Parts: sequence; structure tokens; C-alpha cells
Amino acid sequence: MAVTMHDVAQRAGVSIKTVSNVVNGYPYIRDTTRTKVLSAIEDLGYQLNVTARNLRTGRTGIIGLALPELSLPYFAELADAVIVAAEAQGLTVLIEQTSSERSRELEVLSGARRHLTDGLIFSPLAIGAGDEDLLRVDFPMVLLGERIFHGPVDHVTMHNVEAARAATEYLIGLGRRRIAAIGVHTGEVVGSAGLRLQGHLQALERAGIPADPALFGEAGLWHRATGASAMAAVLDSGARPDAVFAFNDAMALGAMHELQVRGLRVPADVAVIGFDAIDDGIYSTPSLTTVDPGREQIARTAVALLVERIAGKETDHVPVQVYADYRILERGSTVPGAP
Amino acid sequence: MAVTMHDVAQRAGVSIKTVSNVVNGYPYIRDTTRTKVLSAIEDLGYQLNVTARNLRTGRTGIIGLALPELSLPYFAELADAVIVAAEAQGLTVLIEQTSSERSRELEVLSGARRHLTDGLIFSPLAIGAGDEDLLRVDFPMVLLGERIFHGPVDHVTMHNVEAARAATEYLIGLGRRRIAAIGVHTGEVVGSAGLRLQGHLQALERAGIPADPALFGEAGLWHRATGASAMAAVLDSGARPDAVFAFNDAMALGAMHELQVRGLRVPADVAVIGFDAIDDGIYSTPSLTTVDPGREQIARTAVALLVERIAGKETDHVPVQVYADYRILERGSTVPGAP
DNA sequence: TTGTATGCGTTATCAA
DNA sequence: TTGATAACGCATACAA
Repeated sequence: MAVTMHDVAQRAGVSIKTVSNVVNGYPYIRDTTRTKVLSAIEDLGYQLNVTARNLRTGRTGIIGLALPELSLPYFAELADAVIVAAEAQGLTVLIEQTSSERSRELEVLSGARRHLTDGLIFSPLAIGAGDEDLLRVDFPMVLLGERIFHGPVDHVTMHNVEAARAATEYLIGLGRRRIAAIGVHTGEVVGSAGLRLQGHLQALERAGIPADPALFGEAGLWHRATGASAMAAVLDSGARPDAVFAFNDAMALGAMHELQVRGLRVPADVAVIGFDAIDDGIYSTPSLTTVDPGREQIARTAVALLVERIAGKETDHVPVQVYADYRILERGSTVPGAP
Repeated sequence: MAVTMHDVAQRAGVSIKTVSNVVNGYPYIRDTTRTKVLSAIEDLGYQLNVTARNLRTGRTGIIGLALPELSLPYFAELADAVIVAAEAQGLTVLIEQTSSERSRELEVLSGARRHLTDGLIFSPLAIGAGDEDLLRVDFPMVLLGERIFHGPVDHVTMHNVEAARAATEYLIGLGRRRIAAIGVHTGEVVGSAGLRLQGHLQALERAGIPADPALFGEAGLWHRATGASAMAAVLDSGARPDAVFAFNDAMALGAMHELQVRGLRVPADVAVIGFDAIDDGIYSTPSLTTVDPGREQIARTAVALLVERIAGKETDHVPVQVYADYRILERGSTVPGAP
């Protein structure tokens, strides 16, 4: 039915090995032979059977990317970046949505896709501190985010504490003092929520501003909706913030929406800064000041690390932790008239 | 190294075929045998080698999804929906970004992934009318969108003309008369731009409102940025619209941003309606009235059709065209005070 | 520089 | 109900 290397070899009058060599770019082939094979391939419309090669080599050229969900802009843009970075290395990306469910994250770690992928880039959300043992998988894996520190695997993350501190310091620098924090997970320490709150509190402390729990907006999942409702809760409690630091952009947009619905002006009455630098923030009204956590750098680094792990021996595996660079993108939600 | 069916068979004291039967849920197996095999699998931590199965069966359980880019919210949400729909059918989705480049779309059609995927859901953007021949691929494919009508393949699309007409009629119903259209592709007929413009013009005509080219905002790619600049161009030309119909939500958000930057109030001065019903529109300020084109339905239908094509004989292939249902979601950008 | 032979791990065919 | 054995299409020692 489908044309195989065999057919090509026959047509070109060479052995199947020679065809294989041509297809794989083996250099020591007589030009005339190569030409013969190439034209046979052309004539027959031959296409390499990737599956057969996979079975033979034990490699698939596919890496998995497990993330909560694509409909969250941050992850969609992260996926985009990972795909582009992987492509540059000749790899294809298979996306797996975990819906932030622990069971699905465990499934990902169980390695059901082990034979289909050469490795995994995993952005966990439900799994956290105390689950380090689950990470001892026997396939190449690179973690994204900061739910788990000092785990047994490579880790690409961002300067959460420092970047969050910088965000709050930036608001303080604008003269704001009553700064709401949106996206707080009370009791959490090692996750993004814990770290960003920590940075926020550090900035307040350094400025001599007492932290006011009435200004903490709890939000489990970091969606626009939860940002809006967390903001609403803070306002309903009677607090009157003059600034908001939302722990991600989605919540910042939701919070900003809630503020404006209530007739508060952004940034005149309340300045808002987010975290993530998703594209949405550019065209919101006002545009959203945010912390760019270095998403592209994270994607590139994660892919590079994974490629290294895939290629390398499993023995000399010293887990590394890489931090991406961050910077504040100043826009209209903190500076009147900014683009 | 890795444990194979062979190892399991040995351990369980049965033949390899029996193990295969158990793994594949073949019913006629003695319970005691099944139990033996299952516990051997458990003991050894055996995992089926999907690659080998793929080679043998010629199926991979993977379907491709080719789309412009994930960082466009519409496509991210579409991908999400397709992945969920595919999962329900036991299929995995491999996403391929074309960056809206013709060369990459052609590559997708060339079937380079043919052996890795069982079929393809393809949302073309660069390929269009006149390219029908390119669509005569010899693997199962379902098209999304409406760049190509009457092609030789299955097609899942939306009621573009009717939905666009409904959008403009809705604005007219609000008493608006000078309605800008954002996202126009002059000269295009069969694409989304052409169809939505057509619906828009139909509504104007039925209401006896003359179409004013000064109110057409050209925008090649339908991003937030182009929506903003198209809106700017319309306003700079001196036109004074009292409403905007943007051909997608991203442009609507960009346009709304531009309007507000210029001090125009939405919806008081200018009412805005978009198209797509992406999540962003819920939390913009004001929230965005939009046309919901039935994205989930489209995803489900596309996957179902593809599954049918994969299973079916290639002979009885009568291309079908399916239209999803649409409805208008009324929000704050057209009705003051709406949520 | 090219050819031959073997096996990757599974499923399918046919018998038993 | 189970087993022996031959493919699936390719890559790779090893030879030539």
C-alpha cells in the first residue's frame, strides 16, 4: 500500500541501507547514488515512516508539555513559546492539559506517555511541597514554576520574591501606601502565591508600611473571574486601597474591571500592577502595568535543559535550577497617559 | 532495559499473545489467567510501548491540529476545546502552529506528519480560494473556518453571514446608524472578512442605511493591535461612528481601547460588538458584547467528523459541511450597566 | 562507499 | 481459550 524504503531502493537500484543513508543525511554517499535515490523518492512520493524509526531508535522527537489549561492566556503564550523553542531544536510538542487536577498531574508523572515522548516539560499546579518523591521519575523532565523547591529534577523558574518585591516597591515609589494584594493563598509558602506575597511584604516592611490583612484578596485559581471577586471582597470589607498588586495579569484585569465598575478610576484612584506580561494587558483600558517574568527565556531554557537531559547519561544528573530575568513594564494602569 | 510484553509473559507463565490480549481487553480470557497477567504487569511495572503498537496497527491515536498561533486567544480556546473533545474519544492532539504563513500551511497539507497522526483538523488562514486542489490530501482531514467553500473535504464552520448580519442588526436596533466595520479585507469574498462584511452590508441595506466606505477599517491580521490601528484610521479620516462592529473580539478590544484613549465613551458615544466570544471580553472594561459562534460545538463536531473519517472507508467520502449555531451575548459595550 | 542480516515491541493469523 | 510465528518499516552492526 504505502510506499516504503524498500520500494525506493528497488526503484533506485540500490539497497535499502543506501536509501536510509540518503534520507538521514549520511555524508559518504556518491553524488550519483544520492541523486538516483532522491529522484526515486520523488517519483514514488515516498515519506519516511516516523513510527518505524521511533520504534527502532527509541526516540520520537516529541516532547510533552503538561500545563493547567490553554484557555489561560499565560499558559497559551507559554505553550506558544515552548513550541517555537522546541521547533528550533527539531522537536515537536505534545500538549497535555491537567485542568489543575491533582489526579491528572499524577497521571502525567506516571509516564503513560513515556514511549510516545522523549521527555516532559511540566508546569504543576496541584502538586506541591511534600510531593518531591513523586518527581523521581525515570524519564527526562524539566519543571516549570515554583511549586516545588529542591526537588530531584531540573527546574526553570522566575525570581518570584524579588520580582514581587520590585512590583510593590514600584507602587510605593509612586506614593501609594494602601496596596491590596490579589491572589493570596493563606498559609502557602513555596508556591507562586506564597513567594509573591513574601516579596510584597518585604517591600512593605522596607518602606515601613504595616501590612494590613484587610488588603489581602484570596483567590484560589488565578483567573479573571477570581481576580474580580477577590477585588470585590476587599472593597466590600471596607478597605480603601490606593493601589493593587495582582499576582498575575488575568486577576489584574479582573480586578481592574471590578474597580472601574464601582466607579473607581485607574490609575487616578487606584494604581494596578499585574504579573506575567500577557498580551491582553497591552490593549486593556487602561493598559496594564506588569512584571515581565521572562517567559520566552523560560521556554528556551526549559527546552534546552530537556534536550540536554535527553541526550545525556542518566548518571551524572545534578539537578539545576535556573532563574529567568524579570523587568517591570510600565503602562497606563499606574501612569496616567502611558501607552 | 525496559520491560516488555515478553518479560510479562515469562513472569506470568503465559504466551506473549495472552499478555497482549489482556492488555487490549480481549474478552475471552480465563479469569485466573487474566489475574496472573495483571499481577505480573503490576510487579514489573510494565508499560505498553505505544510506538510498537503504532507501527503494527498503523494507528497512533494522535490527531493533528493546525492553527495560526496559540497566542491568539480565539485559537487557544479553540485548541482547548478540541483537546477536550478529542480526549473524550480517546485521542491525543498534536498542535502545529502555522504562524499564518502559506509555506507552513502547505507543509501541513503535504502530510509530513501523516505517519505520526491519524488525521488532521486544519484551520487555514493563508490558504484560500483557488487552492481547493491542495486540499485533496490522502489522509483524513477536517477543515475549520471558511476560507474555502465547496472543497473536497469535510468542513466545520459558522454562519458567518447570518451572524454578522445579526450583529449589525442588533446595533441598528439600538438606534445606531453610523456603524464602523473593523477588520475589512477589501476584495476578499470567501474568507471570514468577506462573509462578515457581506452580512454587515445586508443588515445596512435592509435597514435602508447607505454603506459608507469611510467607516471600513482595514485590518490584515486580526489582532488587538490591528484593531486599534484600524479604529484609529477610521477616526483619523474624520468619520464619526456611533457604533463599531469588529469582525473578531481581539480587534474589538483593540478598537475599544483606541476609542477610550481618545476620550470617547463606550457605549454612550460608541457601542462596540465583537465576534468570537473569547473569555477576555468578559472582563474588559466595559465588558464586550459579542457574537458567540459556537466554538465548543465546532470543536466537538470537527473531532467527531474526523473520527468518522478515520474509521470509515475512503471510498464513500461525501464531503459534508456543518454549521454551528450562533448567538449574541449582550454585555456592557453596547448596554450601559450590563455586566 | 554500499549491501546483508537482524531486531526494535507489538499485533494478526492461524492452529491447537 | 491460548500459543507459535510472521510481519510492521526502519536503523545499525558488520561485511564487503
